[in-house]
Amino acid sequence: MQTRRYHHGDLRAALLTRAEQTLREKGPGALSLRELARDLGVSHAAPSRHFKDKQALLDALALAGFERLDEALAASRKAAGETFADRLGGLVRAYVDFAVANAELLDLMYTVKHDPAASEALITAAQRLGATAVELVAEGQRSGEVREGPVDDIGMPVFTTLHGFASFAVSSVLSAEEVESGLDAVIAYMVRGCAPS
Amino acid sequence: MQTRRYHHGDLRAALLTRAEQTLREKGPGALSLRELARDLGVSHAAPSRHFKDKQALLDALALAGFERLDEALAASRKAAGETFADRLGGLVRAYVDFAVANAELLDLMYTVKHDPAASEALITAAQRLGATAVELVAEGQRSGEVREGPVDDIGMPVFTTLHGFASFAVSSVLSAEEVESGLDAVIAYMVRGCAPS
DNA sequence: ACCTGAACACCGTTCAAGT
DNA sequence: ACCTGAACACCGTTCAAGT
Repeated sequence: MQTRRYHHGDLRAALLTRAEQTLREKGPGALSLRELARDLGVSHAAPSRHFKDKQALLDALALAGFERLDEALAASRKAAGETFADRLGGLVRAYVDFAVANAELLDLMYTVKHDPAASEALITAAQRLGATAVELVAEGQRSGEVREGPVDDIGMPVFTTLHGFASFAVSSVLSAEEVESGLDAVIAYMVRGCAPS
Repeated sequence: MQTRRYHHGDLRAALLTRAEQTLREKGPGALSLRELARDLGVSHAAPSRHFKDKQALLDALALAGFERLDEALAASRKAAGETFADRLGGLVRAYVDFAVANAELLDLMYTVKHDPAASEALITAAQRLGATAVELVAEGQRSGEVREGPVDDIGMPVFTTLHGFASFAVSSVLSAEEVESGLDAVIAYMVRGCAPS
């Protein structure tokens, strides 16, 4: 029989890791602080030392998701080709890949928080993600591949399409096959929406 | 003191109405079957006669939401102008108006259900909504205002943008002012995405 | 600083029994 | 057919107390 250490070491990180695993495997409804504590061999009151309530843990989970998505998009940008269309296509594929691989997490990331103060960091994170799309559009404007005009007037709709497509992929409105076969059509439509007249 | 009737009359409808009210006023976290029953002056076990569990009530709520959104879009179609751009603009405005006026409900409508069988009706409802967008695009193709090609290759991205924009409006990624001021840019981008080359 | 154990006020769900 | 009341097995949160 193993001795149970009094100190866990890094309970906060362990809670987040385990919570994401549960979210992925059993869905958001199965996430309970008490079960998390049980799984980690800690009392049911211990999590409250690290997260003031359940929502705080969910917010931290969502924030980590935004950070990972940010990294995935940044990585795809380096790997992408030369033309605006290629680079935009790479962005869309990276976003959709993340969405499909982390469906429950993406859902959590964009779940409405009615407490406006608590969700400020999450809204900021989402907006930073949008800035990535806007930057790509700005590059396209400089190279003449994207029409002129206020960059937000083009970048915001692009980000909107990106998010909508990923959202449909996650919510099963589009099947896995439809997502795969629809990717090129969506990218072509986005490029046209950006193109100079 | 009023006599409490043994039979409620139409408890099912009363539960749905009250549930939507609670959803709107206090958010999804505050929705409890027991509190609903208390509010309606009925025992806590009574709801189970009408909804097999809590998820079944949420599904019924979401389905009713899809029906009302369908009606709102159909109504906007009749009121819209002659050109494709006008008609598409009317569709976007109607969708966004519904989203803003029913934020919590829209969120519920698109919340991922991990039980694939239970959510079949909801996925079908969402796809029927998409069909409205696709029909509009098909009309545009017949009148020559939309480029040729498989109608889904244009209609699906249009529906995707529509949904993404509404989703951002609901999740506070875009503020109310940004939604209002961004509408025209989104519509212009969508029209360009559809236009003949 | 970090965790435990008990307590409180809730849940959803089920099921015999009532009308 | 529809609802009640009691029971069961869970929750999240708080707080004195322990190490």
